[in-house]
Amino acid sequence: MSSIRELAHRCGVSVATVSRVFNTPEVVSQQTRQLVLDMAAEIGYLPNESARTLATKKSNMVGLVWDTDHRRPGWRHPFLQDILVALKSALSAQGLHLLMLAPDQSAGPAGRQRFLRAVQRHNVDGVVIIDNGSRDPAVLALADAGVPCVALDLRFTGPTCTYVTSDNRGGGRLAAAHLIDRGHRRIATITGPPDTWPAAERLAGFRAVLADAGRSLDDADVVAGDWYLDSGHTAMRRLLARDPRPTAVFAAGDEMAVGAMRALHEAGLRVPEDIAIVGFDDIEVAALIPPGLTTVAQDKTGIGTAAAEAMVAMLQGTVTPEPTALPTTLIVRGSA
Amino acid sequence: MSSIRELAHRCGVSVATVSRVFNTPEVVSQQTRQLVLDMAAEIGYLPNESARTLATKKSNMVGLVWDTDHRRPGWRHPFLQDILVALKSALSAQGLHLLMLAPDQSAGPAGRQRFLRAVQRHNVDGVVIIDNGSRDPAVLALADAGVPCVALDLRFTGPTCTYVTSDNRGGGRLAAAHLIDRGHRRIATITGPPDTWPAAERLAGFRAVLADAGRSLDDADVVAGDWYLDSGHTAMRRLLARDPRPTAVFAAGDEMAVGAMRALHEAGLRVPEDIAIVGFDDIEVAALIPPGLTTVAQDKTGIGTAAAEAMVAMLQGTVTPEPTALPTTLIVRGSA
DNA sequence: TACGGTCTTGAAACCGGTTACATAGGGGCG
DNA sequence: CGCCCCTATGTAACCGGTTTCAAGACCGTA
Repeated sequence: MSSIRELAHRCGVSVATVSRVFNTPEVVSQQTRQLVLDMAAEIGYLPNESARTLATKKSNMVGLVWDTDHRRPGWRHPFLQDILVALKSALSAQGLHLLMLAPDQSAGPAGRQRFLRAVQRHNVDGVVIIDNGSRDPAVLALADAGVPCVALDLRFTGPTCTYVTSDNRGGGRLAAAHLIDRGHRRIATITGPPDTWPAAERLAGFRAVLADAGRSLDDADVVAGDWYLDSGHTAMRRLLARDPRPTAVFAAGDEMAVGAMRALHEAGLRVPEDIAIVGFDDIEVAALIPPGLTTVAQDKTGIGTAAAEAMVAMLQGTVTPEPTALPTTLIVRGSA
Repeated sequence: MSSIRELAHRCGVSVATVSRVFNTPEVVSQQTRQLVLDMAAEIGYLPNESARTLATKKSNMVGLVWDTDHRRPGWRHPFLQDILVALKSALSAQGLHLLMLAPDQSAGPAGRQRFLRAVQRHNVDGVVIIDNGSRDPAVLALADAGVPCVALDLRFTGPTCTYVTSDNRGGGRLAAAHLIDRGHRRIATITGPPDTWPAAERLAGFRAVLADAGRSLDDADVVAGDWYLDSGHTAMRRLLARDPRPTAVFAAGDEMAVGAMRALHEAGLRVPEDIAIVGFDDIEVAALIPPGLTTVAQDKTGIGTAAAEAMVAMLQGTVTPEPTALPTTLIVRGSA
């Protein structure tokens, strides 16, 4: 691996000049610049990132924190992969790389310690937090330390923190409007955990539209799940016990919607003839499961891209961008 | 951020001694060691990873290469997330971190250049390649350069390369055996692209069992898809045109199986009564789609863990571990 | 008492960059 | 002509570690 000194020597210039060629090319003469660049290409010189990080304290790496919820070992972000692709792509366009930094939940507090240290030791420029559940103390510590943070699907603000989410409230509205359009009058909902922000927002939007239409939502028609399939199943059974039975259900997450559909199937009811279902997220399964789940889609790529942009903005300027809420869209399939 | 010199000064020892406390503790006296450790904890000293990398040329980071198939922009590894979790967890238990290094396919050759440089510049210790499709030239260059590589689901060997896969052939056997057990006589199959290794293996195993049972597989009963849903749909329609119609189909990938089921549904046929289906992979949807897809499950966590182990072995010793094939298991659900 | 060996420790070079500061050369202007 | 400023480059300190080599302390032994 050729070093900057070797390159400098071969070109008959000083190392400082070589360094300048790569960092502040405008201050070096056209002639010298070309000479250095040609020679660099010839011997395959590449600046060593560790040395550069050491000298500048900037690593061009952003940490990716995810899966910090140890209460749920099997926790899966519903569209991690889509976000990852978009995030990675947008960041690498800026010369930034992604270092995965999940605090090892199996290792408990020790794992969290390691995680925090990893962030500091590697001079990570910032972190992206992808998690819609708990707030990890280690992550909060990062924010306190002034590390630029961009959270996804998680309300997270501070002097150096911002977040990107979908317009959950608007999404809730879309769902309600669609069901009303379809002529449903007895509409129930399966929400997410009441203490989570997306769940609260989706419910609020949903409720608002119903209210506008002159229909209030009976408390017994709102049952909370935990985003996972089984909870949707349970919730739906509870709703089926209502009398009169709802003719439509808005499930605030697709997995719960699928669970609900399963409960309906078991009860011998048909979707959408007997009960209509609208989900939220637009996960892969939504398109695959018959009769197709009508759902409020989140802009997964947009979320990843917006997160990258926010991160870049924080890294370049000193401003902390305002939180972004990306529009959601209703995807009409067969279930409503 | 406190440096090693500060810590050394506070302890009244030399920086060399401090360094030894963290790297070769056995050579420093019990007393000094304790003093340094206590003081380090007190002032929150953490060795700087960049400086260490610079000095030792080991970064404790392994690169993760994935999504290198630009022929398919939407390429999704069927269980990236599961593998990622296992891989990350096993690696971080060894103090290794994961740096995402997808060659940016949208950037074409330039992106690939950047990628290669990233690997070198960051002194990545090794690379995990997760991709069951094409072989990226940039990745091959890495292998040539002697970078330790572990490939997943991809036959990839060399002096510093090994790979981890499922026992695809055995899985094909399981599928065939199950269908024969169920009394099926007219069995067809939807394979993956014939030029891919997993597809060939699965088919080989499948064929072998049929042959053992005295049944040969008519060429017209073997139709190839491209792993994706639509191709399963198309393939199934082709198979339905056969006379007599097969009573069972082994789809070498779950997505294709789902596509096949959809085609059956459209044709007014029922699963498993009219036609039985067995898939391969056990992706999330398999459990969700009615009546439940009977499938050959890959050990996703095992794959991630095995990959991590192989990587660690290469990093520590000088040996390149033999390729590993993880056992598959048949998950019986409702489709067969 | 002198000597060799073992155990600890320190001094200093080195890894490969960046950057503050100094300097040399050239041009414009009074 | 002398002065000043500007541009292009070099010198050397520095980032925060690791590691080689040498040396001091202490021990047992001849």
